[in-house]
Amino acid sequence: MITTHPINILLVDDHHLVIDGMRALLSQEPDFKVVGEARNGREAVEKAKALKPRVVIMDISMPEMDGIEATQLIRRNKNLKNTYVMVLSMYSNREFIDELLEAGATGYLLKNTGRAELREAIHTVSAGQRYLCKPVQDTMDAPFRNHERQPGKGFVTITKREKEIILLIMAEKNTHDIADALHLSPATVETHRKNILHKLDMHSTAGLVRYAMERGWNTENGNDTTLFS
Amino acid sequence: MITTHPINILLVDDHHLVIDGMRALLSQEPDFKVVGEARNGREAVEKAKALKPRVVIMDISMPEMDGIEATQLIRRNKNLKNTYVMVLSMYSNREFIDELLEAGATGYLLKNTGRAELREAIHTVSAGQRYLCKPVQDTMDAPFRNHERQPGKGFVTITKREKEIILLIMAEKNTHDIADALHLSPATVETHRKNILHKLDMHSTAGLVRYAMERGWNTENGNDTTLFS
DNA sequence: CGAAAAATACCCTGTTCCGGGTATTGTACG
DNA sequence: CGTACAATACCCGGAACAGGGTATTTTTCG
Repeated sequence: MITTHPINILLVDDHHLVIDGMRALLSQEPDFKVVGEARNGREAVEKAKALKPRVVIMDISMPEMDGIEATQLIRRNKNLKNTYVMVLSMYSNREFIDELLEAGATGYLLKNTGRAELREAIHTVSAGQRYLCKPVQDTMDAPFRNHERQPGKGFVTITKREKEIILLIMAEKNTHDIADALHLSPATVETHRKNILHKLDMHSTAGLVRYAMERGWNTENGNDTTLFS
Repeated sequence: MITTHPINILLVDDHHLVIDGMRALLSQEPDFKVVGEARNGREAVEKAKALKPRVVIMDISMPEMDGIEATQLIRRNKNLKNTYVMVLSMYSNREFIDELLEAGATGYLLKNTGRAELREAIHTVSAGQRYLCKPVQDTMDAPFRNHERQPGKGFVTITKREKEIILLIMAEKNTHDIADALHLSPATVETHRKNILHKLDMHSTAGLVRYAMERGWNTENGNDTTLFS
């Protein structure tokens, strides 16, 4: 498959070494050209607008703005009709895949696919055609896991406050300590907890932490908020 | 710094694309030579014994056996006196760093360091000298976070049963359901839970899930056990 | 401006978890 | 063959969480 011009690619990942590695890897292929890189979702959206790459290879877990939101923003932008997003993720959970595809991702690869498949996937996606790697395909084919998705429920938005609280839960704080840290009433924190659980359709703190970790939310990420009072 | 022979490197990571990327990256440097790769801890130890590389670049979160245990086994092996381990991690928690250094790691890099630093780090480590990247160094320098480590406590071993239980907790199961799934009394499960919390010096399920996720433990990893009865 | 969403706060009830214990069995290892 | 540890199981009490409301005040945004 020979295209007259190489496919322009924007790499998005918060790990510098991963970007360098992918760059080195892709530079060995004559029909791909890495035109830019971004280290978080916000940067990804900016670079996409500026560079108009054909394919964005997008990690999910990132600080500032995660790959899901960035994918949405890029795909909803009407100046980027010919920009396609290929997700590069560690996880093949059903909900994750659904979320990303709803956000407009065209391809979904796991990080442990080989370089041959990567090449094929980029070509497919650059033509606007869906490419899912096998394990992801398998997950999609499976009847359905938990309970059917409420139609249109696609987007749960976790607010800033809610995220703060999740971060503190991850740090093993209990409701009382969280209330202290944020200068709130414990009752309020409990309300938030319940709202979060309900939004995400989860039933324990374990689920919350998992949700957050999968998205790379990290206590160390001092991006937002006044965590230490 | 010119060595007569290139430094032999073994790459260990469960993500195929990361290995391919690192391989491509390192192949651009004349003084490094990637002599092998491994996708989990067990394989890493075997390959290390067989290939006797000078440096093992080791990811932490892996199925089968994590990077911590693999690092231990490699460094305790007296036939591998000249093999040094450089950890490549996403996390810079104090406990994590401590654990790895105790296990015998010579270097500790975060995944978002640049290629220049990677080069320098490999050279340093190949000479048997400690190399920690700046954020890691900073963490080490910080007075101390939680509470001092009990001396000699270095190694907490989570047993097979305990790991099963953690995996089920991550799946949002409560004590009762876990007991059912494993055909145990709820009392037993609670005992295990408490033992785990105590071993890891944690105080909530949030901590457990975080611990497990950082090590890449995943419900999908069907490596061990009869999760579905 | 006015509606919608976010953030705040409280009520009540039942379940689950956490932190102390103790104790028995089996298995591994020097 | 005894000690160490894993795995099993139980007791108790208090703390924390989950699920179900309702309600007021800010913010945000069309």
